[in-house]
Formats: sequence, C-alpha cells, structure tokens
Amino acid sequence: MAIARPVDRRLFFILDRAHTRLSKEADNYLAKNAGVGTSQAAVLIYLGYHDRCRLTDLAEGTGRNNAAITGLVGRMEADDLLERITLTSDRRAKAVALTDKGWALREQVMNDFRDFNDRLVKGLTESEVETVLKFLALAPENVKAD
Amino acid sequence: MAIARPVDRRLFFILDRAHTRLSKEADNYLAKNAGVGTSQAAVLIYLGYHDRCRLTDLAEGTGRNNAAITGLVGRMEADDLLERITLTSDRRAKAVALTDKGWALREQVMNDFRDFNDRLVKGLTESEVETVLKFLALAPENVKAD
DNA sequence: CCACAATATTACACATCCGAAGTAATAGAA
DNA sequence: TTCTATTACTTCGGATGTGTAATATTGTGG
Repeated sequence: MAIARPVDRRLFFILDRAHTRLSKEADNYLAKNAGVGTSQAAVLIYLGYHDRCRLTDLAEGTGRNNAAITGLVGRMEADDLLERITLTSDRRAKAVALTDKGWALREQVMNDFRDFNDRLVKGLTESEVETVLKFLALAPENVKAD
Repeated sequence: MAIARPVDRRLFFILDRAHTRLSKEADNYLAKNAGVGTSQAAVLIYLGYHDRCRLTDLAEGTGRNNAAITGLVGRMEADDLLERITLTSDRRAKAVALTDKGWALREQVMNDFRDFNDRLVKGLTESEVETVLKFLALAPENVKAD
C-alpha cells in the first residue's frame, strides 16, 4: 500500500520533541537525585560497560564528537568521577577509568534510571518495547549518509 | 513477571544516542538541501499548521521554552523567514507569521523530510511504526514530574 | 630515518538550550 | 479607579553541543 500519511513527514519532529521533553525530565530527575546531567550520566553508564576505553570509543559510544568529549571528560575528571590514563600500548591514546566515586555514582544513576525507564514504557507491552528498541537501533543506520 | 532486564535501564540513553545521531544526519541533510537546521525546520513545519500562532504556543508545540524561542525566532526573522506581529487583541503577545520565503522553504523542508522519514522507518511494518508513535506520544506524559 | 596517519587537545565561531530576572500589558479585586 | 497578581515576551549568563583548523605527540610503513 505505502499510502503517504501526513504523520510520516513529521516523524522526526515528533521524535525530536519527545526527546527534548524526556531529556528535560531526566535532567531534573538526575540533578535532584544524583547531581549530574544526562551527558555525564551517559558517560558513567557507558564506562560501566566499557571501562578503560579510549576517548574516541567513548565519543562514539555516547554519540558526541571528540571536542565535546574532551570537555565532558575534563569536567568529570575535575569532579573526581574518572581519571585519564595514558596507555602503554599506544601513548597517543588516553583511556578513561571510573574512580571509586564514579562507580558509586554510576550505581545510583542506574537505580534512578530503573525507575525513570519503568515510567518511560508505562502503557506498552514488552513486545511493543522491543519494537521501540528495534526502531532505535535501525533508524540511525537507515539514515546514515551514503 | 516484570523481570528487570538490563536493557530497561539504558532505554533512555539508547533513545538519546539514536536522537543525537538522527539529528546530526537530519541537520546535514537539511543544511545541504534547505540551508537550515532541525530547530528552524521544526518551526517552519509547526507554523505551516498553526500560522500566526503566539510565541508561547510555538514554544509548546516545538518543545522549547520561551527564552529559546525568542532567540530562534529572532534568527529566523533576521533571515526573512517569518515576521513578528503584535496582536491588537493582546499587546503583550506576539504572533509569528511565515513570509513568502518562509512558506517556500517550508515546502522544500517538507519534501526533504518525506525522503528522510521514509528511510527512518525502513525495516518496520506500518503497525510497528504505529507502536513507535504511540511510545513517543505516551513517554513524555509518563515521566512528567508530579 | 622519513613521511604520513592517528590521537587527543585547544581555540574559535556559532547555534541552541535553560533558568532567572526584567519589562510591559492585561485581568481581577478592593 | 488603583493596587496587585498573572501572563507574554525579552534579556542575560552560563552550559553544552557542533564543525573546523591548528598543534603536539606518537605509531606505522616504506
């Protein structure tokens, strides 16, 4: 069939607006409970799964560019949440490792987000959540240039 | 059951990262074709459906706050895409109206996004797209504080 | 050893967001 | 009417993001 429905043309903006509103809530929620914003929280979460990864990988994994990551990691290092480590294997690269304080905060962020994400999917069945995850995984690949 | 699956805890970040990547692609795509970014495009789209709406409504409709809208509209007014109109009915409020140039650009943005959104949902059935839309509509309400 | 590539940092210009404070106009109460 | 609270927008300061370009350091291949 493939009938062009008006909603199709606005899908990106619907996503954008939903993301904006969710981010605002998540920021408030996190700031109140853990004292960080979503950008730093994303770094904490990612490092929990890929500790001592290199800055370039961290940038890729959190969707920021290298310049942004340098600043982000710098602020977090100043707050004692992580530390930069020069790798002996490649001394051009720096790895990032969570400190004890970083690990503890990550734990709290994870707990906060368990609640947050539970509310996020309220009204959806498990299979519908799977569909959303499938979309979120496919879409960025689908639109990648070239 | 409600078994806590690890993916649940990261849902927000999966969404955040997907949004970041999609926005970057959309920005490139739009900048190349229409010469605006996604924020300005969102305003153009919204105004097409609600021309001469007030700034507060525009802010609500695009998910930004009033301060952000003032700047955004200011830049677009400088580019001759729209104009501010002081309402005689309430002189505190300002309405925003697309110029001819704004309408023309909106048309192009809509065409660009038809292609973009088509690619966005590649691999999903219509019913799965409906599920995604349902999620995007529900989620911001679900997490709204109090 | 040398040329080139890769990594991270820094600097710049700019877009965009927010919250808080400020200004102006309206609406409602005394 | 006059005082007060609310509403609408703007302004300000600060955070964060982007892209680009320059730089220093290091690794790699010839």
